[in-house]
Amino acid sequence: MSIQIPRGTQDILPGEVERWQYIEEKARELCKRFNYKEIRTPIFEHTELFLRSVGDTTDIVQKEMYTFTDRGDRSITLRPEGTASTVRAYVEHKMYGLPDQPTKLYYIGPMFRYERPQSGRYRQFVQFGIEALGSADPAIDAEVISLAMEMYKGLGLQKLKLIINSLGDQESRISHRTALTDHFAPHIEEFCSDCQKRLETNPLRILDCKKDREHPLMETAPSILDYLNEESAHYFQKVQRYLQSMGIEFEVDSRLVRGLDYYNHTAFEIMSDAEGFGAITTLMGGGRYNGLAQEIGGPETPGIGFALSIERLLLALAAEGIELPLGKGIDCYVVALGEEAKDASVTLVNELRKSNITVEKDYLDKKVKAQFKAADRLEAKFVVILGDDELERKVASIKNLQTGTQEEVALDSIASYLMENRDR
RNA sequence: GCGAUCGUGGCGAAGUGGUUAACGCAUCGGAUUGUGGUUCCGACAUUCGAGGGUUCGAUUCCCUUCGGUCGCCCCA
Repeated sequence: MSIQIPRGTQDILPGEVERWQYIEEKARELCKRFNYKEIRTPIFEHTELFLRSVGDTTDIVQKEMYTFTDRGDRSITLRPEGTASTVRAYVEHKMYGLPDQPTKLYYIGPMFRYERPQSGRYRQFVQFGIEALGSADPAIDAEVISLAMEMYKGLGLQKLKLIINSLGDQESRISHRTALTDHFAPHIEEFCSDCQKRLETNPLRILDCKKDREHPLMETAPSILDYLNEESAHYFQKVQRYLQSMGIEFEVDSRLVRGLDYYNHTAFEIMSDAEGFGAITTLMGGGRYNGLAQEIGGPETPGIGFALSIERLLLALAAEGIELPLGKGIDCYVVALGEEAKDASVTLVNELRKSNITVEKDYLDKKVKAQFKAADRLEAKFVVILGDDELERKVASIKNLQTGTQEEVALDSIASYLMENRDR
């Protein structure tokens, strides 16, 4: 039995990889327009980073991390998300001291979570995310959200739902938490075992429970929105107003609780509404994390960001039946007939490539017919035919595969002929 | 971690307790000694995910295992 790919990972082969390249390119263009700069951080970090940032009561930390001990006896974890590393780098390199603030960063790269794979969920998956550090202006919350929306809309997606919520600041969260505990505690034995634990660890997450969704106490549970102090409420108002002014539609859902501990104030999520999507419809998640930098040992720094998965983006595109405009086909295929022509084709192909023409030739000693078939399959615009009698006259026949017309061109002007005609 | 379902050539897929494992696509060769996308002919699985068991005999029955897919929990 040959060795197989590890569970939950995938090889992205030619034919599929073009879609990834296209999306990554779009993401980079978008970030350039919004003035976010790329940051590349390691794929593994000290485990401690995620314990401190993501939160040790979260599912990510409790059951999904790829953690191992290296030869130096250090506990290392393959990054399950990108924010922690980005903020770590921001603090470590004292980027808060850089002249241009806020610091606006983006990343594209693999993340790792040990889970059972299913549609839209992998053990290694690719996230594109942005982080804006150093500003507590609600306008930048709106900017981050708008960039996310623009990413999807720019690719042609339409069936999107943006959900936002506010988790409030420390003070608001504490009073809400107390209210939640008081609300659920008397009847907590009616809830699932997870929720019973959550009452102690993080009562907010009870609201997110899928099992106990129908419990009457869920309906009457205190909403965070009623516990926001004046400052938090005002902040959330401003975010909403900015979004409205940008023409971005959204829905406020006070039950939106993000899965990571570091969030506060604005939390948001984009889901796909498309028919036939799998069970997982969350395309992107993000939020504000004002205490995170400090948690990691840096100065108190406000921050906000999002992360989206390319895998799910591709699923959404498929669900909406969107074809990406990928450039296919090569400019030219050189068909050689006979030994001398074959030798000549080697140098010709080389010259054409130097002229920036995409060109292929046969390396399997195929018959002429098979060479033409190959040219056809590669969607070549032209076939350059080199035969012995052409060679003697220092010409080649060039056939346009779309029109089927053919003409003779002097050997030394093939490149210019192709360049002139390839875009028609 | 739990559950459902599947696993036959490069891909899609039929099939049976028993001497040659359909078919379609793709590929390669030929019809057409230097011209593609159409057509016709031909070639292409000592083998049915792996290991073990039952049996005179298993791809087909049983067990184990690995893997895919989908779902639960949770998330991107």
